[in-house]
Amino acid sequence: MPKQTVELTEAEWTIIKAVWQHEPCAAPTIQEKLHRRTEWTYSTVRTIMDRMVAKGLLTAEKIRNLTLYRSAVTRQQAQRGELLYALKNAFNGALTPMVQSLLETGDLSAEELTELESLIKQKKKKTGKK
Amino acid sequence: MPKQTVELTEAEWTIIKAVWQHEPCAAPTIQEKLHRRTEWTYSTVRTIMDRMVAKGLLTAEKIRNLTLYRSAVTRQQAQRGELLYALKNAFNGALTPMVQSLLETGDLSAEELTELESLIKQKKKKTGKK
DNA sequence: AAGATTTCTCTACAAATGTAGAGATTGCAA
DNA sequence: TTGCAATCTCTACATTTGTAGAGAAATCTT
Repeated sequence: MPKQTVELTEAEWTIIKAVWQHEPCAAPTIQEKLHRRTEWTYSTVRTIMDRMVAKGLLTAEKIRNLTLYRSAVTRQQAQRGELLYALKNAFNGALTPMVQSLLETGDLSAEELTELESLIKQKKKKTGKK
Repeated sequence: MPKQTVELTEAEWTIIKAVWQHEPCAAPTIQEKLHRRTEWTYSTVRTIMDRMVAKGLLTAEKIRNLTLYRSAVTRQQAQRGELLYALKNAFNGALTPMVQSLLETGDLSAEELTELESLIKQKKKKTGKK
C-alpha cells in the first residue's frame, strides 16, 4: 500500500504546489515560476525536487536532456497529512477542539459560517444513512 | 511583542505536553513520565528541553542543583501555530476548505456534529454583534 | 566523612533540511 | 562545426533535529 501519511516541509509545500499547477514540468520551469517569491536558484529547486523524488513525493522521467517531474501525491493526500499531523500532536487526536480552534482563529464571514453549517448538515445526513 | 507563531517539532510537542501537565518540573521528571512511551534517555530529554528554552518555548529556573522548567507558550498558542502552519501551506490560507477537509477526515459522531453546529451558531452571533 | 544517588554539563554524531556553486553535457543556431 | 544557451550532475556546507554517552558536581544517607 502507498505511504499512508505524507508530511511536507515548508519548502516542499512551495514546490509541490507549483508542480500541481504545471505538471508535467521541468525543474527550470518551477524555478522560474517561484523565483519572484523565493529567490531560489536553479540548484536549490533542483535539489529539493530530487529529494522529493527520493521520498516518493514526486516522480521524475528523463527525456533526452530534460527531466520531467510529476506529483506523486495528490493535494488531498498532502492536506490530509498536514491535518493529521496537527490533529495528532496539537489536539491529541480530538477533532472537535481542532475545528473549534479553527473557528476562533480565523475571521470567517457570515457566509462562510453558513456554508460550514450546511457542510455539517450534509455530513450528518451521510453519517446517519450509511 | 512575543513571537507571533510558534512551531513545534514532534519531539517538542511530546515534551511540552508533559510540561503543561507537570509544570513547574525538572527534566528527570519529564524523562520518567515519557520513558514508557518514548524510550528517551535523560540526556535526550534534557537536550531537547534546553533547546526549547533557547527558542523561547520553555523557561528554566535554576534552584540549587535543580533546574525547574515551565512552559513559555500556552497550549492555545501552540495549537494556533500548528493550525496556521497547515492553513498557510496546505490550504493557502483558506479556512473553509480546511474545516471541510477536517470534517471529511474524521469519524465524527452525530453528537459531535451537533456540537460543532452550535459552535458555529455562537460564532455567528458574536460576529454579528461585534 | 565516605559512598551512593541524583542531577547536571559538555561533547558528539548522524540524518534531514535549506541553500548553492562549478563545471560537464546537450542541443540549437549561425 | 563552432560556439552560445539550456540543462544537468556532483559536491559542499551550514543549520536544525534526534539521540545519547561520559564524567563532573551536588546531595543524601549512614
